[in-house]
Amino acid sequence: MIEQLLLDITNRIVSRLYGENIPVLNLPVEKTKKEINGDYTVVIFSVTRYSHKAPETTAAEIGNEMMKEIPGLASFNVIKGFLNLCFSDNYWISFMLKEAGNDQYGFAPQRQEDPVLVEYSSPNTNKPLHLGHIRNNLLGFSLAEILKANGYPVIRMNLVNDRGIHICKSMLAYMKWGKGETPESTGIKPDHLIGKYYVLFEKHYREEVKKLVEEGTSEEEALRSAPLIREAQDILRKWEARDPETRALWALMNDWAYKGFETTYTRLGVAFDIVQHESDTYLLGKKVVTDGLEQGVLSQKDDGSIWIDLTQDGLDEKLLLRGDGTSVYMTQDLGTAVVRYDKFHPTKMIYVVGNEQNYHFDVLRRTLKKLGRDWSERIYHLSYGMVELPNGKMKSREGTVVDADDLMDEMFSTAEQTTRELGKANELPATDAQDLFRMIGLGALKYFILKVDPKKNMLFDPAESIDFNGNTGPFIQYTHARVRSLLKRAETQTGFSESTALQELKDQSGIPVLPLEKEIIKKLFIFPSIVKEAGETFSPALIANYLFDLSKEYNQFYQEVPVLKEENVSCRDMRLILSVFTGKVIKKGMRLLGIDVPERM
RNA sequence: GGCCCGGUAGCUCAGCUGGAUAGAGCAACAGCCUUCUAAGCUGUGGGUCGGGGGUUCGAAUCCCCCCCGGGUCACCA
Repeated sequence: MIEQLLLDITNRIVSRLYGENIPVLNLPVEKTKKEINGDYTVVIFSVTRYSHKAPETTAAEIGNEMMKEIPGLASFNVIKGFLNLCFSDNYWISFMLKEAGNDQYGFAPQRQEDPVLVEYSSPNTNKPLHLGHIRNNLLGFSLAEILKANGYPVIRMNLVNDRGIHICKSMLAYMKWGKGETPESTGIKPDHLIGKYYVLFEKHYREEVKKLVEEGTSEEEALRSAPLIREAQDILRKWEARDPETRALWALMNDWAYKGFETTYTRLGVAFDIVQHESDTYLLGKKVVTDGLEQGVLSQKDDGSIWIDLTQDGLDEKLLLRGDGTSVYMTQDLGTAVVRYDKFHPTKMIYVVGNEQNYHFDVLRRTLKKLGRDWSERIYHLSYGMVELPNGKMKSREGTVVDADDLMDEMFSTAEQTTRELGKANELPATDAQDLFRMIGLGALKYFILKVDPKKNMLFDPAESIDFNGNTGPFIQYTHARVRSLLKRAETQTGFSESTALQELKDQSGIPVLPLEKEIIKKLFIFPSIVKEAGETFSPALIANYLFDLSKEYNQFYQEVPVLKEENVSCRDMRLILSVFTGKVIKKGMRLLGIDVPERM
């Protein structure tokens, strides 16, 4: 972008001034600090090595040459080795007039190439979604939006973990204590009903273990031999043997889970293009492993189990297939990766999974590579930290979780309460008001989570509910509502229209620009590079923090600079176009986070 | 113990491909609504950037050692 352009020009000038054989320098080109006069700064300290002159002299010499070459450059100043460049007001205004009407601004054109796969959510069906899942879903959904904005074709995948010992635990508890109750008979949300039995299982199981330990059994042995866990394992065996009764209950309870998840996903506003079930994919991968054995990459032990040796890579030996030929976690992940690759030839396979699985994905990548799949480096594990509660981590077994549905309910009602206290819902029809509360509540929740760098653990304190002031989603939503309200007023009061104003302003020159306005235009100017960087680093947080900066800048302007009361028509229209542009970028940027913005609030 | 990730204001977080006096928000305090939405704006206070070495004209940022927190090292997923 412009930084690169300035760097290229600087390099040209340096070799012209100080010698043709100077290597291409990678000088820092950055936005000028706020307190200092200028738009961009080139740091030329390292040029002194070639110029053999003081930093000030060198910078001034380069600056003089730049003035001749760069049309929009109005002036420059030098502080030590910092060459500060000031572009003309006209430079910034013409940029704004060019892009304000461009609905694709900031987004890259669609690439004609193979897709990027983004897998996220991937819930277990034995319990409802909690706050940790929310972080996962929001990250995955937002990442997919950001990649699309960068022009990539994206396929969003959800691999539901619908089989295994965990669901058998819920099934067993239901058989023992369920008395045939159903979501319909109890009025409980279906996935929550399943969760109730999971917790019930864990409760009785813990009691059994405790009793066994008191009777002198070792803890390890007790955990393994308690009657309930044995029974659950028995159910798993029956499931594997396709016992009709077991399968029927399994199907029934899983359907409950899907129904419940569907509701939660819809409320949260996330979606998928492909939903896979582990019961369909868990047998994949055996062939990949046995083929690897034939190739001599893997080794087999006496009991028939197959392993990969990663000690050369600084890791351990890892089991890939059990002696009895059954799959482990790694087997099926190898399988699904290979199947996905063969089917889609993705340019990237992104897995949104918590950081407790860093090791697993490290092994997965290295194993695939050793098996000759050179596309293994296309796998990227978007590893995110856990959401911690003030008194430690969330544990579904112990009931110390923040349930996803409960949290959303709470956010909605807090949004409603706050809005009513401010007296802002009074003129709205009831249904619109409900939509608004949802929009604000979700906006607060999503922004709260997405503004934090994914790889960091984050703290959530349920006692202090999520804020609506300051660096928050509602603050940005509010800014958008302000813009929209201002523009509506402009239309009715002055007959303002975006397209005619743009036309008329283009024919003028010398419209004055306040520093405050220039700051906003400069912020708008970097939106495309923020979108690009967010796509390259898989980081919604970059978008979130950018939108906050932009909104803050705009609010400052809004508070201090009159728009509709401005008598100079060109000046007024310029400010309105600035508002139009800001509103559009906020809306588009928030969409990348999966957050909607209201017309009023 | 090995490996991975964190440690920046009382709290939650930016900044980390080296650059100018380290930034926001919350909380605290003091102001601003007869004027485009006060979920806003302005100002004040608050920091040995975990500690110690090193590289450099210049280090929160890069390298080494140490301390603290989390994760992981299952024939669970």
